Amino acid sequence: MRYAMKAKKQTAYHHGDLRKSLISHALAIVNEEGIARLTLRKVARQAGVSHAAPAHHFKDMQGLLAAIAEEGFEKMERQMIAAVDGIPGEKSLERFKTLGKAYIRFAVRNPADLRIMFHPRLVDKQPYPGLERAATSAFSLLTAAIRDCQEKKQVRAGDIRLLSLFAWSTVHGLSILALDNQLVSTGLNEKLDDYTEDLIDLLISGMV
Amino acid sequence: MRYAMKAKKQTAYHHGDLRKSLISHALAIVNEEGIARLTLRKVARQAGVSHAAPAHHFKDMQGLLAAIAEEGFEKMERQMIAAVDGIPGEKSLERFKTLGKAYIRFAVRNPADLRIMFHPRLVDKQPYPGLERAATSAFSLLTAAIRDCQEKKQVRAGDIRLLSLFAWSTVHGLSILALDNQLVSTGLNEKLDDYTEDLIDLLISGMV
DNA sequence: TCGCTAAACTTGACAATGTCAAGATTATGC
DNA sequence: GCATAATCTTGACATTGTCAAGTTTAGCGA
Repeated sequence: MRYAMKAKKQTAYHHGDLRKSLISHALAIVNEEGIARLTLRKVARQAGVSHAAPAHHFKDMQGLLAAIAEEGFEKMERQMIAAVDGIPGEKSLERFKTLGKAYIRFAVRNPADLRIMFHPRLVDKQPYPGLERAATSAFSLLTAAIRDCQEKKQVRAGDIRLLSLFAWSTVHGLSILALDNQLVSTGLNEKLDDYTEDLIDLLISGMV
Repeated sequence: MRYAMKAKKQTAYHHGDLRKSLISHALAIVNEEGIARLTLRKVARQAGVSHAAPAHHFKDMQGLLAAIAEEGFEKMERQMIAAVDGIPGEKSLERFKTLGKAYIRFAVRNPADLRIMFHPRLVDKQPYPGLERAATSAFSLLTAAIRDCQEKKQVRAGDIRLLSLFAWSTVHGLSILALDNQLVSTGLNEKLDDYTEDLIDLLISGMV
């Protein structure tokens, strides 16, 4: 039985692009059932392969998470870069603001990715150099933007790490809270976009 | 064999205060091995009871987490209240600042508690009214402090929910990042206290 | 085209886990 | 003191992550 739906040809044995398939099924499970119900065997089942198949692509459960997280950080970085694409270089503050909004937008629109990117089991990224690089690279966007604002005197001088920490904490905190539906009770979830905008303005007015 | 180390008397069968013992062993496990390695059976083993004993006090794994989280929020609230205890009521801004610092201090000093308080499996607090109340109560401290600052014109007017969200996000974000050791690479962990202080100042300068 | 090696996947097994049901033991109120 | 409920144990079951060993296929050089 042969068919060519996927990139490569499939057979009973060779899935075609199992790696990609496993990742997307894992994300779907996290989206639909929550990360607590994410299971290696369930991912394999949904991808239509045996329970031990994932081990060949990602060794571990942790390996699967690391791979998904790495792609998550890359996706996030791409979207942040795309968001500031059309903004001229001299509008540093505008660029920074847009980066922050893009971060939050990515978090809210890709909850499964964010859950995995900040999964407790991936706190130590040392065993996964690719993941470490991807995470550092994405976050350095914020830092670079702030430094740029500083150089153009659009943001107060001072320890760049402190300012980065401040921006990062605020943006990440809102993301996490929104994801956890910790905002549902306050009725903020519907107006999240407006609040994001206003929040970043507050953030900036603290940094100016 | 009888001994009276705990509050109530112990026998081979009746532990004395198993509930409290299970909670503290669970926290110890999370502190030492991480939340991923927290297991109902392991908690039972360390408390010296059978694997099914916890079920009688907390039905579920989720029930255990909910109980720990509830006590965590209560502890946090108590510490926040204690922190502002000596500060006169007219120093609203000082009180707010102290609350924020107390939040972060609690998070950093009680990582296991915070991990459980914001565990993915406890996002939906509806099945645990006590937990829901404890969480709401703790967070309303921040909101009330901000409202107080507003009334005394020490913080800009505007939607109280936006300002609360801002403060909450910042404080919570820093806590999470510190917990995840996401700060290790930036070398900020040692100077966390100083940075906390400066961060809250930034936060306030955004709200004034 | 053949054949061989490595990659991709399966099968089977094991210990560990969460949870349930049923039973044993002890505390407590009447 | 005695019944009853609370507390804890024992045993069992399905499910999970992870190995080890085997089977199928792809790719590549001759």
